[in-house]
Amino acid sequence: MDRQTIEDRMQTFRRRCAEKGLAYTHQRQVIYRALASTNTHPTPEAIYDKVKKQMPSLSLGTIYKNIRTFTEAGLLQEVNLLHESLRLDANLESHHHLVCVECKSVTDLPEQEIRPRGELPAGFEVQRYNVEVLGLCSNCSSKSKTKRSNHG
Amino acid sequence: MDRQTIEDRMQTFRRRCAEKGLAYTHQRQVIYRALASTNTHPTPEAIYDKVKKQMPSLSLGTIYKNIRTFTEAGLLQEVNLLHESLRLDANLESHHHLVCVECKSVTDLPEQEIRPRGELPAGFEVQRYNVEVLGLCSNCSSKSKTKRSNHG
DNA sequence: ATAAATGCAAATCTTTTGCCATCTC
DNA sequence: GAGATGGCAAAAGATTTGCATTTAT
Repeated sequence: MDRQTIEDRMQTFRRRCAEKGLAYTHQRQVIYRALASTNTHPTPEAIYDKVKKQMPSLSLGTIYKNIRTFTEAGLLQEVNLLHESLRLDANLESHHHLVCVECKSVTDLPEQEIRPRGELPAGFEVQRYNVEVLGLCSNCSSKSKTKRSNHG
Repeated sequence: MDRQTIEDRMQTFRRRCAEKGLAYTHQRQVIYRALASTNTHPTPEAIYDKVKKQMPSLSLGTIYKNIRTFTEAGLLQEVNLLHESLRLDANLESHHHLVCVECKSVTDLPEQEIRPRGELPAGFEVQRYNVEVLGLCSNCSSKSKTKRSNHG
């Protein structure tokens, strides 16, 4: 995945749009490119800010409409970071997230065989796992150790 | 946990409020009781609907304020079910969720040693794991099998 | 008595919708 | 050219905030 260039990803995107009967519009290209070229899991608003520079006429409504379209078509994934607004991810490979509860940074965790041992209820058909590992990144961790020693 | 009665949980809640310096108000009791007596992970709105029957003067704003207070004090957990609004959980034991992508039902998964093998970035201090197992419950699974055979 | 919590309503933020103009195929 | 898509603005929904009043400790 990391070895793929953006252009490779755009090609894939184009092909998958065709497969799904979705028009390959200029707006969609710009939106998708913005998503595919970052791993920061931007909000719709953040995508908007980024994309508006290249295409000032593009509207936030269009972002939302396409996020929904892409997600439903399986071209995009939503990531949920407890309590925040919609965050998006063009990386469809199975992977998880390391979330710093302090600075809200999100780091991808390549899939590492995370699965429940033990029994799932009979008949449940697993599609995917969504895992967030919450905690403090090394940066915030050192800061909060200082704080904690004040509290006792 | 399941063997605890609601009254046990209210006792615990009361004690923990005291520990945190939170007043044990009538409203808080009613809100917490509503949460502690279900495992359906209600939205703030759903809690409001339930609670208003017992205390019609209670406002949605108070629900939100207290959800936040409780969550920050560690008396409540937020659950994120991709894309939906805030869902809450009075069950603080480490556990995960089985989410049906079709009917949106949520089932608690008692903790089953779910943890990433492999390496986490150095210095990351893990606080907890948030795991959602997404898929089809047995009920929806059988329905969608029929559907899928139409598609090919 | 004092500080915290509530109710209410307004404000803010996020997301969806409707409709006409425009673009892709 | 037909149907899908985009822009814009309004609507709907979710959450937060401010402030005067009430309550818990």
